[in-house]
Amino acid sequence: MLDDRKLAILRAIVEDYVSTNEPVGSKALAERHALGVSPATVRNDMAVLEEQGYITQPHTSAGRIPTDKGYRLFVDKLSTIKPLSGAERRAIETFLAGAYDLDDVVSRTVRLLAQLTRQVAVVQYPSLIRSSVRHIELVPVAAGRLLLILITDTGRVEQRVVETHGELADDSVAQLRALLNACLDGRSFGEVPLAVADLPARVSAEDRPVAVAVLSVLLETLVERNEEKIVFAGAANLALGDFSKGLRDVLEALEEQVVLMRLLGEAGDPATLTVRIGAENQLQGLTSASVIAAGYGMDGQALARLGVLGPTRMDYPGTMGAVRAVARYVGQILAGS
Amino acid sequence: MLDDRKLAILRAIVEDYVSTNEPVGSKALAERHALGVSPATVRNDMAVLEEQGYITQPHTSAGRIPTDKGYRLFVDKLSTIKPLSGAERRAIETFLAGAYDLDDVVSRTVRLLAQLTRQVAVVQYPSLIRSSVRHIELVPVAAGRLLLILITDTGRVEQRVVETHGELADDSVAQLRALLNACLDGRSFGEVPLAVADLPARVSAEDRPVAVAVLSVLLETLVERNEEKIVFAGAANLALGDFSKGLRDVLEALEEQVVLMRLLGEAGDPATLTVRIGAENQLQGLTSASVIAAGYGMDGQALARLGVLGPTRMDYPGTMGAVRAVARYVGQILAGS
DNA sequence: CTTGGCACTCGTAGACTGGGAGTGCCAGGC
DNA sequence: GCCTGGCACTCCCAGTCTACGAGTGCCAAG
Repeated sequence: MLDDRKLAILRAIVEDYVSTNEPVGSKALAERHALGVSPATVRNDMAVLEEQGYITQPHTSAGRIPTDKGYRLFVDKLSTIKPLSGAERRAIETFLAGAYDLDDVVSRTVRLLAQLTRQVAVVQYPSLIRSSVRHIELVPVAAGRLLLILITDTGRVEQRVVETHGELADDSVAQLRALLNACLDGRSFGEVPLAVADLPARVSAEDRPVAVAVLSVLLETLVERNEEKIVFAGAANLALGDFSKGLRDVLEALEEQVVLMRLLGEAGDPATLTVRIGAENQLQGLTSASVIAAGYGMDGQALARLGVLGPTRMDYPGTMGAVRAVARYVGQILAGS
Repeated sequence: MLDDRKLAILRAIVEDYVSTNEPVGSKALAERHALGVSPATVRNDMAVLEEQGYITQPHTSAGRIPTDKGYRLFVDKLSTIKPLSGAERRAIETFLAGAYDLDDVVSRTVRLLAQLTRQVAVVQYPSLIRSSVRHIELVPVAAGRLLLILITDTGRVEQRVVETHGELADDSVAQLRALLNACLDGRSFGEVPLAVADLPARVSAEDRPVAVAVLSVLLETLVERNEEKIVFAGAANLALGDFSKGLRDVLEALEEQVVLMRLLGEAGDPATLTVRIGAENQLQGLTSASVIAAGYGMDGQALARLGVLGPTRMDYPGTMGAVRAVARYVGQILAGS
């Protein structure tokens, strides 16, 4: 359908347009790239590419720019992910290695990714449901109130207040804590509901209401906090790019957790990159934005996702390289801590 | 120096300019506001106001707009903080009351404030140094590693990893935990360094290195985490306002914790509002932005600050009312939890 | 001190223009 | 059959010009 030269021309159009931000014409194309054919030939090929929907012209008698479909073909067939330079790798490594807790890892990651790609970076906190329990702590904080603290193997700490409706002896708390940890230590969160099913039966009758209250809060947390925490950085980079008009829409999308979740997409194999171009991410107002996302995790299993959002007119090979590299390093850091 | 009529004219100029976003001329002013004098008289007064630096004209033969100095006079002398409507109060109350932990309180607050004022809202997490210890937890997480968890009376939870360089018996950990809590429970963080000074001497010689390591991490946390955590929301509101050009600068400033800290200013009496107008906040690139901030806290003592950032051309009375109200409610919520 | 009148300034919007980049098409050459 | 040079055409863009109108400053009179 499209011979090699037409593909080469499409690639050249994408590359030139990305770097110059101006519609590219047949003459400039034939000159800058050693295509070995005349501008007239290029024009003929361009006409075909346009007819097939890969490129378009903003106005009659202007150069051509890629369509979403054109970028898609470019990403799928015409480009290869560009590995980072050694210096960049080392920078990532040292920057991330300095982090001292999960919050810090995430906030460093998102800033790093934004700086590396000069786009908006988005990072999702490691999912609760796919982590496992490292420790559970119960702390009495006031009459009738316990603080339930969950620590996961990824270092994430969740806290919830439990109303116990009544005073509670210290050793009851200690007993309950011991029981909980015995049941749950090392369990993945997916197994938690089953693992605690018989727990109320194992405490004394008088402590049972408290145990039930604690468990219900615990299970609630697993569900509610599945609306995962997501952070972003680098919004300033939007002001440079092509979002002169749609900027408001983009900023609004960034502040909606739910929208961000959908942008990053479903977790999949951590090794694969997801690229969504323009209208492919089914979101009103983000039709001129692309999202490049990847899962990250430990032991080859994805915990959560991270990625960047930028204009469709974006350096795909370079950005994909950066996202992939950062995702890998974050996985390593998490596994090592 | 400025008689009542001139002040009334300045007030009218500020109000009209804020609502229309267009330089206001003498004729429109005399008509819209019942000043009882002719446009010519208004012109004379405007000439005086301009000479004194309260207003200026963007171009010769355009209307006048307020200068920073003009806004300052308006805020200090010509306006009163506008209380929120009953409906708004109730909305704040119910929205904040649904929060179930500190993170949630802060994130709800910042979104609420952004929506209420239609500006960018900024909220600082309750300061560690001004809180007190509610509980300290030590959890062994791996060979040679302890997780130190700090819970404050404001519900903030801090976590740090301690390298113990060596295996550790469970009862050593328990002993250390008990000692720490005995020393520190209820203490304000300011008192912590003194309170733990003699602690190493009170553990057995073999556990002493671990105790020292834990303490050094604890003290480090107090210092480091004084670079407080700050969040913002409502960046999309910038895209509507006057920041067509300086938007990049503003977005960059918002992503710098340090800059945000400086914008919110020093904590003071929680009851007072700080208003910084244009160049008054000594920051490059934020010369057309104003910041309205207030402390919030419990028991009349400020824990941290919150505020909004918007264009100098802002509805000061309304925004000040919203900031003050939100600050009060947050204080109440924190005190009640 | 206020007011109406008046000349002046200057930014803005609209119309017009020439130049240039780029295209599509066509006829001729390998 | 595909490539190429030539050519007419389209249309954006930047610049110039003009008319207009809002707003001012000043002045002389009330």
